[in-house]
Amino acid sequence: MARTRGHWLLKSEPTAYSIEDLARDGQTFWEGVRNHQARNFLRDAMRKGDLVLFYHSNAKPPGVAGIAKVVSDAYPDATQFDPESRYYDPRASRDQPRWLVVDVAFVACFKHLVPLATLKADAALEGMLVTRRGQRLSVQPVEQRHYARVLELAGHPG
DNA sequence: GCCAACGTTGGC
DNA sequence: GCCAACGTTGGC
Repeated sequence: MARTRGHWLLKSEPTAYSIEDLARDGQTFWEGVRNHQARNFLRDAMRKGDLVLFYHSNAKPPGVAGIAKVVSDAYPDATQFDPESRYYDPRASRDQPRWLVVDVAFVACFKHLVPLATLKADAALEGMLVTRRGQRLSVQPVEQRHYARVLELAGHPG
């Protein structure tokens, strides 16, 4: 049986990189993940073709801004080797990289952002990780039914 | 600006 | 291995 397409939520501060930036670029490296749990999701569970809710964190208001798609498997994050990068990790080496990226492509920008407050208030989204207090993980798995519901709330077709 | 919730670091 | 101190994330 073929693997079911996965669904994810990726957080980005829009002042650093927004859905509009992704729309302009078409595709980007999802660099700078420096949390082991998030890294393990990239490595072990994320697959080419998976769909992504693009979440604007530290925004006013925070919320889901659009949709992206995973277009590569995980591979070493080049910024870990670059002393000039804010993501530099002196413990990483080319032989033994510690951090990974995936390539992510633009799919759609919601007409209106779906605010976190709306997600929290929606009974159908109960249990969705991002609605949980203190949930800081920047790469989160999303249940298919939650993904579909967020698109519904965004008034986004199919 | 405040602070909860973690994750990391480093002394022991 | 324990744990206190510290730093970061990120909502409010």
